[in-house]
Amino acid sequence: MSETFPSQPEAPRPTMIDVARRAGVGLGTVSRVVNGGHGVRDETAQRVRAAIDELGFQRNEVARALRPGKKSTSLALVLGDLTNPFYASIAKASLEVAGQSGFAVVLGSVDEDPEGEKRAIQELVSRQVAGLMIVPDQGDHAFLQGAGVPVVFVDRPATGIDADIVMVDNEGGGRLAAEHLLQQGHRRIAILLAPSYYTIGRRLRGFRRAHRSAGIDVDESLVIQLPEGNAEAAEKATREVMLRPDPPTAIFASTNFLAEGVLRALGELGGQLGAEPAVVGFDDFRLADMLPTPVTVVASDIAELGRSAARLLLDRASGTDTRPPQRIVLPCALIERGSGERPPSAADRKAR
Amino acid sequence: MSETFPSQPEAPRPTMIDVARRAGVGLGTVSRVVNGGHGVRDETAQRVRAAIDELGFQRNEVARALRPGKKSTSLALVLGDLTNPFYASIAKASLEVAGQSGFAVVLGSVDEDPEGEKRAIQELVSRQVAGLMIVPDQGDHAFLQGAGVPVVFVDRPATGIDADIVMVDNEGGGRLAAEHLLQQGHRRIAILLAPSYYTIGRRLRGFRRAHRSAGIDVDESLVIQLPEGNAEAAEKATREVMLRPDPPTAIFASTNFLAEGVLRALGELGGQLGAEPAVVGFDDFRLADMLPTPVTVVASDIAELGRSAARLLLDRASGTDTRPPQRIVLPCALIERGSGERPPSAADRKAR
DNA sequence: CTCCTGGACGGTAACGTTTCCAACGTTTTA
DNA sequence: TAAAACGTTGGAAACGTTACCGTCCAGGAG
Repeated sequence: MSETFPSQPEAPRPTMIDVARRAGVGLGTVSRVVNGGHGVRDETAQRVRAAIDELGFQRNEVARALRPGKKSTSLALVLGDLTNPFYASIAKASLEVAGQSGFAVVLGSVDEDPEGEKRAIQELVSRQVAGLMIVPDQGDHAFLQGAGVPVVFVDRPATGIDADIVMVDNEGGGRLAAEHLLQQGHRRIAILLAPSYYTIGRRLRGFRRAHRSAGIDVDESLVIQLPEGNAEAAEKATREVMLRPDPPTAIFASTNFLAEGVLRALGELGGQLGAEPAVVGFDDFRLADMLPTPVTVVASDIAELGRSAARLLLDRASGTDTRPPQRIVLPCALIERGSGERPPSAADRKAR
Repeated sequence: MSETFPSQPEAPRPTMIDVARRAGVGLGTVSRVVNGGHGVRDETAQRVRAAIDELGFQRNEVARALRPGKKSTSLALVLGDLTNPFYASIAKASLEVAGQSGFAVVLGSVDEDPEGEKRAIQELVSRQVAGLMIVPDQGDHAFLQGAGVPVVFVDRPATGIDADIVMVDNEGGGRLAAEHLLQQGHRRIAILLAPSYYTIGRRLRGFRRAHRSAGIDVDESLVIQLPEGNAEAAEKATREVMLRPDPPTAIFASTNFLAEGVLRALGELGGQLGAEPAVVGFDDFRLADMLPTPVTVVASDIAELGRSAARLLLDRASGTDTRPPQRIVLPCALIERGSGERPPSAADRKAR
């Protein structure tokens, strides 16, 4: 009864020395057993293993990582808002791959300034992680050059350092989206661009290329650079462009959040519009198929992005992979959901 | 030119000893400066700081954590599928709070068996984390009792151990949902239950209480226990229950994924139904307001769940908080979106 | 003038592990 | 038979940090 303390028995965890004493062997022998048991007689190993079980010994990973050359068995992942399904997918997938190799993943959150990212990264490095996976912000990453830690960039390259990069074929995706709309006969296609991320630029380039291939000019007044990358900005911009005298007949939202804003605006405008524009988004999102206007998207295997990055980083960290920096590009595919074939009456539903 | 190696200059990171030598002081002095600089003459501290900057010294957190008593400056977070916005919100929020105190967060993924959870937790403990935040699975967590690490459970309590717990008022939420529907005149309300999680049981209890308070019997054939917690299972169950001779007039989906399945099924059934049932979900989700049937939900501040957990754990880890295990319960609120007032024609849209 | 106090600082032990080297016993080789 | 080779084991050093203990010097009290 009186043993139910506020949970502070504070029993010190047993160490290898305790195990060695208990098993009647030397410290080195215990270490050998713990690490696979090569070069130890079977009978001795048995005794050691028994002692480990009895004491409930668990190797102290911190002490292990202190040894020279040995990095910890942790990878770091630095990315933005986990609430964005895109980042969440990357996190989940890389976590899985790392876990299978016995590696943990330390997360660095960076919603803030690029300065915050640098600080977060350095904190992570000071924890002796075995490698870094970074979804980089705009800032310069040259400070990582001599850090002595392998780095893999995810989704977009970083400036100032030549490292592995795993990304999506943004240009191809942008081209696919535009081609799809052009093929459907659209000639005035608006494109909504989130603030100057690398990826967005590539998507725009693909968009332009498709137009050029089709021999159609891009109306520059429909290339809309948003001040922010959230749904609200896209909603506002959509409303504005659709109320122009010559509105577009289709909209390409270069981001999943942007697509959400576009749809919201279209829903609110509702009957005011002569014809409902077609919408194509970049990156699939949950419920995209259930909206009044099922929205066509350009999608890629985001989980594979995370998996590839983790795999590559693990190989770099273990020294297995010594090739020059790799550039892995995953393909995009069009998921048609018949946007543009919107049922005429869904517009009159209550907004909000 | 020939300096562009495969990025393996392998410059060993400077240590406190290097700093001490450079500044012409002793090792202890450097340590004092790094840790706030008390008991060091100003002029000396200046010299040390200069040396730190010149060498680009960064404290090795691993070595620091090795010292007796000192835990690492990392918290562990063990949860399920990050792709679920619920978990993602918790992760994001706890990350923020931890980061503000200079703590990193190590993630443990547990999509697997309860055995996998135990393994993940022990791996994390072996990394000397300062505390554990766990969204527990069903299994017993008694093995954490003597671990000597503070633990905070999130969203649901665990058996076998008396520890802090931060959760949502599930029963109140269930009651709110049922009361709302009863008030709208519904008398046959189906409830879809994900597999036996603690939270689900409480939500059901609230659901029953509301009925009892209103003097209305719960039709037990409408209390539907699903084999799995995903949208597909809910979709199937919804189809079945709605095609019965006496279908419910309202459905309470006890989970966000379940709500998605319900809506999908209703969309597919479309015109086959005499009247569209009202739908209430638990936990808000993105785009919930934009669906053909804007869905009413019972929501709580999930981010606050994560923030509270992180704050509590940090206080426990630092020894600031020595109270007996706390039980923090956050309220739920109803977000009405007028489900049941569905426009009649939205049903004939293309499914898929 | 001497003693004591106290602040500033240097040195060293310790944390728990891995790795290296030496020592031992056994077997193989010359 | 002696030497060499090998497998097994114990012991000690090292990793980078913090905490403790002493030493030193300046200044105040007696």
